[in-house]
Amino acid sequence: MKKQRIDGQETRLRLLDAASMVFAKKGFWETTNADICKVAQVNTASVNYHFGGKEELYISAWKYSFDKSLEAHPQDGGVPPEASPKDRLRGRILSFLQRVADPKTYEIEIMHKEMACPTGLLHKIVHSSLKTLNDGFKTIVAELLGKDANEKQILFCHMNIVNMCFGFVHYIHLSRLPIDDQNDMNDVVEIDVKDFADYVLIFSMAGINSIRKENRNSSTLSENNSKKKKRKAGNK
Amino acid sequence: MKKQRIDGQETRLRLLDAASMVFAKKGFWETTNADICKVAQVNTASVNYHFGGKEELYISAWKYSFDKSLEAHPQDGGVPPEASPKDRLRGRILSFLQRVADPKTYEIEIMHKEMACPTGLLHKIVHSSLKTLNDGFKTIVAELLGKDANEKQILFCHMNIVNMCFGFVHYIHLSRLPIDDQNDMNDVVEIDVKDFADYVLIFSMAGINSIRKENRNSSTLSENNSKKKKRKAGNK
Amino acid sequence: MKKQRIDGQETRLRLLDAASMVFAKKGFWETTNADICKVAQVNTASVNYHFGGKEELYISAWKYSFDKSLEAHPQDGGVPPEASPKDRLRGRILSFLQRVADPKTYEIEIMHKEMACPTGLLHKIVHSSLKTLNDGFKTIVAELLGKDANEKQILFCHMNIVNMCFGFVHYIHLSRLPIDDQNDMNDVVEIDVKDFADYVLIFSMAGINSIRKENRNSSTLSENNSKKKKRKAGNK
Amino acid sequence: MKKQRIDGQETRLRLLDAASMVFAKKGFWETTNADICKVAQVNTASVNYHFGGKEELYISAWKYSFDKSLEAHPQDGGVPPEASPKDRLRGRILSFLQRVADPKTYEIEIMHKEMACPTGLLHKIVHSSLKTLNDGFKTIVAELLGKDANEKQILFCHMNIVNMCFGFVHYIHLSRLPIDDQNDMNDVVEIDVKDFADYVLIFSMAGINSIRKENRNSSTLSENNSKKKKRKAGNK
DNA sequence: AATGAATGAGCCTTCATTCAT
DNA sequence: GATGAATGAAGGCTCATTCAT
Repeated sequence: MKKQRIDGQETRLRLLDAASMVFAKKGFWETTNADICKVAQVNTASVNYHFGGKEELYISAWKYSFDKSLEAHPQDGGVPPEASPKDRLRGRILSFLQRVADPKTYEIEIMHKEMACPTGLLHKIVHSSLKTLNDGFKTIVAELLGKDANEKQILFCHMNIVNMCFGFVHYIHLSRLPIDDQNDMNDVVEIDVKDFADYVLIFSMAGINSIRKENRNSSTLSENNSKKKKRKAGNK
Repeated sequence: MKKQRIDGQETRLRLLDAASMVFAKKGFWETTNADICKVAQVNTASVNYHFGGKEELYISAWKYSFDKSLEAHPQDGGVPPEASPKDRLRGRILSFLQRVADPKTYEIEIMHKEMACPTGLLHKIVHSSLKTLNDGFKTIVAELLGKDANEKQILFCHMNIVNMCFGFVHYIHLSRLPIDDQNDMNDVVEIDVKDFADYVLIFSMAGINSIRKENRNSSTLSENNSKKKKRKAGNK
Repeated sequence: MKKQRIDGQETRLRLLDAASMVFAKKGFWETTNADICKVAQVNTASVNYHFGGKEELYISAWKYSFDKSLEAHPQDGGVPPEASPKDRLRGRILSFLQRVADPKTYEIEIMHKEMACPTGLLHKIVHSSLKTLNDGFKTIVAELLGKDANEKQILFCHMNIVNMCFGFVHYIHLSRLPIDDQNDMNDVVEIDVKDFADYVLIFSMAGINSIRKENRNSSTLSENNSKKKKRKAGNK
Repeated sequence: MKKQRIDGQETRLRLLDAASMVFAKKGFWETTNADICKVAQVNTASVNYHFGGKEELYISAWKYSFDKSLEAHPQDGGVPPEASPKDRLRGRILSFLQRVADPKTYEIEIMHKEMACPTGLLHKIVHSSLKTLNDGFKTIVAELLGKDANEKQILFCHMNIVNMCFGFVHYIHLSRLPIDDQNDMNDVVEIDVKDFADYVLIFSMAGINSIRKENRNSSTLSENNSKKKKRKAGNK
């Protein structure tokens, strides 16, 4: 019962688990195959045997982590499409933060490192993943901003939201570091995911509403302007 | 001919310039001394001659970039301390984004990579730099939130603001990449710093105000509650 | 074809053999890993793979040579402890010289170089090895000198003996050099180990006896002196 | 008065002094030009400027030390050629040991290192120096051994003497080492040159006499044998 | 399928030497 | 005459990869 995959997938899976963890912790460049194989308790040659090389393992590890992550945390946070935009936004924010905080998935952490220090190997894959993420937010944001919103507003709004979420990665990363490396970091505060999500949501809604209101005013204004113009015209 | 051996700082500076650029573009691990020296058009051994090693060059390059950056973009954005909190916040946000966007300084980009893929070499230095940054925002945020705000609120608010700013690094990084690497990234939008700063400011102020209002309500509520209690007590 | 990857000790042994020879011939500093690996007909990286580095290989090679040497030439020269001191001395001298002359062990030659140009890597190991050597001689020398001998006499006597032996190393070294280097050394005489040992023994015994006789005389003298003094005292 | 050689020989001499010391302490290979120039407090380029390279400096430093040494300690120890062989032997032994012990000359120490770890640079020079040394001893030894001695006896006798002397180098070297390196060497005994010389002389004379006596006996014996034979023959 | 042994490319670094002043 | 700056050659080491079992 314990050993489910004696069929030669055992090693492969051990490698994927180890790789995603180590890559997430150290990044592609500082990680050596030996590091991974030590954790996976397999032979160094296994990397090449099963994946063909370090680069391929890296890609596979990310995909593996990505699938695992999506399975555990659906992007919409379990909120149905017919729910209110605000609820759906909350769902997505929470989902993202939970993916980051889940100590068993490394998708976001790897992606974050990849964005900062690109290897080029995950460019396409990360790009499409980010696009999915962004589009999810974009739709909701557009809905919340209303029909008066222009492209730039939608872009900046969802960027802000996504960026607030991404910042969370650093904290998680720090809090996961071995204690030795935190010497001078004793002010690392333990942050609760839901608390953080609340604040991101507040900022998001407040920001969006602020822009929406502004849009309304200026559009009303322009309507008024039109009326005035019309009157003026009529007065002629 | 080439200008060589003039005052011994020529090469040193060329190395610092090249190093900060290459380190910012590739990160510490993917960068080789040869890469830097090629850009600086100096001999590989120069790194050791002038700095003692790759690691020391890395540290020096960051400091160099940091100094250059601060000189060009004061952290308060040139806004005097007696200005309104909102103006000071705008100043800081703009200052930070400009430091990121300035194609001649690499301070933030290196720091960002260092946070994502730590070498351990800049831990202390980056930590203190981040602390300065955070404290600057924190003070203003606390002021804006008013005296009813608790620590958690201040923390999350300034985190959100800083995170919104940091997200900008990715966009700058992408837009600076050589064209070859942007193959599939044709949807990278050219972003104007001031525009982006406006939106970060709107979100920040809206979020802060939202929390502030909530605080006020709940405190009024509790006052009312006290009054009611007193009445009840009086009715006894 | 070549026998490779049989049991993983093949390469290791080839390295040890080559290393002890080359180190003995050139010393630590002039020897490069490439030199050794060329002789051993293995890849340069093998040094690090099997030993972790040049220094460790150096240490291992000495130990290897030391063990081999002791196995072939027991320090007491096969002379039993109950034999006469002179025979035991002869045994030790011969054993040492044979260890030096044996073209298959490099223990002494490496040690000699290490004493002249210390790397610091063999300090402890050589020191203890020398101590064993010295102590072996010391005991016999003390026995031969008799109970009247003082510490200084024992020290200098066994130093002289050891030094006479060590001088043999140079001759062996010269005679082992490639012919090219011996251009002007055509007067290097082929020396027979046993002949040399005989002379060292003669000098050793003669020197020791000379000192012993002196000791006896002076002690007799002092006895006489005491007697004379007593007489003088009695005459008072 | 202080600066006697302001004429561009100042630096040259400083280099020679520093070089002979450092080369004696570390040997050719572990010594870097920088080491020497640091001690000499001159620029690194000076080595090449004044001597043309490290190797030439090495040779010059040895010659410099050699001359200085001979000047201070004449090889015959100041004993006139008409003195008794034993006195002349004592003179030579003492002279050699004093050359070794003199903290201002490095001739022997460099030569000793060169013999152990040859660079090839001093081969000729050292060889002729050794030959002079050996020949000096050889003549005296031959005289002491008497006319019955054969070549082999002379060779081994003077080798033994020279070897006893050379062993002294190690002790001097150890006692000159910085204290840090002597951690486990606390049993390094301070040795008095004259004491040591005495013992070398005792061993030398005793050994030589022992051989001489043996020669005499065997020659007498052969004479007797002849006589006996003659008698026997006469008795017939 | 999996592994221990072995390899080669490439990197950082050292150091003697050269260059321009 | 002397020096600080700069260089190129070479060494030790790391590490992804390959080989033979």
